[in-house]
Order: sequence, then C-alpha cells, then structure tokens
Amino acid sequence: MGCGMNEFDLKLLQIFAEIYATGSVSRAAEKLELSQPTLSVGLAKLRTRFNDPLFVRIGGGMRPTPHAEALITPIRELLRLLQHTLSLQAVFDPLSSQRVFNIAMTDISQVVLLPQILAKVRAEAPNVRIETTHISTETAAQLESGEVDLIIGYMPQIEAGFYQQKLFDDHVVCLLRDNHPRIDSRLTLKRYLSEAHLEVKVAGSGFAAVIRMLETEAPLRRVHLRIPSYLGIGEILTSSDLLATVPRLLADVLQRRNALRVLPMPVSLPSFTIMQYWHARFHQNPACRWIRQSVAELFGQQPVA
DNA sequence: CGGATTTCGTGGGGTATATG
DNA sequence: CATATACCCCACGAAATCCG
Repeated sequence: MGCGMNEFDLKLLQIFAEIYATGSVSRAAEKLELSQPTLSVGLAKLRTRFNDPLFVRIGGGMRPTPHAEALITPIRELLRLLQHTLSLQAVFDPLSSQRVFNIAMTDISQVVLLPQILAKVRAEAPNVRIETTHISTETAAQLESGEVDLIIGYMPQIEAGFYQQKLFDDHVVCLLRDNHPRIDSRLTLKRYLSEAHLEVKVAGSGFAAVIRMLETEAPLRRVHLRIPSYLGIGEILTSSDLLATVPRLLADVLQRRNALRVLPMPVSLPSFTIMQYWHARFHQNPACRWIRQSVAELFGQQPVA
C-alpha cells in the first residue's frame, strides 16, 4: 500500500482523537475497543504521514506536539461531520438492521419494561440487538457521545439539552408477604411504622428522591435491611416479615411470581413520571427514532397492565 | 467458454515480549 | 509501567484454475 492521502484510513483519525482525549495510548485503545499495539501501530502510521511525532511521553502521559494541537480541531470537526452525515443518510430498516441499541435504565426497568421491549424488537427487527447499562453519573455524557441511545427512567435532575418524552406515571406502594402475621388487607400508618422495613438504595436514581420524601413523612421507619439492588427482594420478602416501599409497576410484577401482597401506602407521596431521554444530536437519526417510537408505543401514557 | 471454486497475497488486528 | 516491536492469524479480494 502506498502512502498517498487518498488511501488514508479513517480509523486513524479516531485513533488520533482518542489518544489526544485520553493522553494515553492504552486508555485510548480501551475506549476504542482495540488492543494497545493496534493503536501503537496506528500512531506510527500517523507519525509517518504527518511527519511529526504528534505525541511525546511527558511524565505519565502522551502530550500533543504543536503540530498535533493544530490538527486536533479540524480532525474533531471531520469526525463529527462524518458521523452526522452518515446518520442522516442512513435509512433504518428494522427487518435487515443489525444495529445494537444501548439503553440505560434502572434494574427495576430491566424487570418490568425490558421483557416487553425485547419481545417487540425481536418481532419487528429480528437482527437488532439490545444492550442495557445501569444509569450512573456518566450516563448523560454517554447519551451525548452516542454510547447510549436512550435513557428510560425517572430522572428529574437531567440537564437541559436533552429531549424527553413522557411514558407513564407511577407511584409507590407497599409490598409484603402474603399471610403476613400482623397485616391483612389494610395498612395504617401506625402499623407501617411499627414494622421492620427493607430499603433498596440505588445511587443516582430519581426514585431516591421519593424515598427521601418518605423519610420526612414517616421519619420513624425502621430499616432493618438495606440492599443495593431490587434483584432479590421477592425472595427476601416472601421469607421474612419485612415491608418494602417500591414502585407499583415493580410490585405488580413481583406479586405475579411470589406469594406477595401489594397495599396502598398509608401516607400520600407524589407520583413520578417514567420518561425516555435522548440527545438532540440523535433526534433525527432514523434508527434512534425507531427505537424511541417502539418504546413509546409500548409504554406511552397508558400504565402497563 | 463462462461461471464457480480454490489459491495466494495483502493488510489489519491480536498476543507475547522487548524497550525506554 | 506504558509504549513500541516482532511475529502470527485471519478475513478479504484478485488472480488462477477447475468443471459443466
């Protein structure tokens, strides 16, 4: 292969931008999901093509040379433009697409929403794949970069610059075992407070705000078990007398599979709205529009039965 | 003779390892 | 410890070869 510019590999531009961003060949490799030597070789090619070392080791990191500094802005422009152009031209065909959609959601949504999303996607787009990630502090940045296509959840703290669409309202209920020794179909505040509670503490969830409100409404609640995930609470509740305060949607699903009872809360708490969020950059992207449309059709407005 | 299949060369990417 | 090099493997495209 010759050295003409007409044979320039676009991937090298990504490598350049990522090394610049991370200041490290190894970390850039991780980000691009390539091996470190691959980036090292890529960097070597860039060096010969541009006739400049581009990055030099200073202390712990790879610092850009003046020439690299001059290149980074136009290269970023190019990548951005390229990505934008390609996404605009792409027509999304569900039947043939092999796209991977990355959706950020809570573990609650994984239990109550994901199965329906998966079923619909499998039916309409057999080769499309779904990956989910947990909502974290990085999720907003991932939404902007395109690593995550969609967030589904309750995130009142999300900043401006993101599109959002309401899906449905939900509220908290009390979940406890069937045949609870002290509670039948009625739950008074006094009873609620006198029982031991299970609390799930999920960082970064908007639902945490509702739980904090509960703390002001029912400050004397005794939390005997605190766990970081909703994953096993069905088992725990059926084998204990603990009370859990959870979204109604989750309660319904768990009740179907376990000997559990759902009771209305003895104090009134605000309902919350499950939304989907996406970034302006992907507002027009046909593939993203399709997945958003699918989610909206499944969960829009109507509470899920 | 033409289309299909095999072979061969090239390049990208990986692992192991040297090197600074 | 992070980057660079050596070496190997695999995928892909083009040329060569094989049949109906």
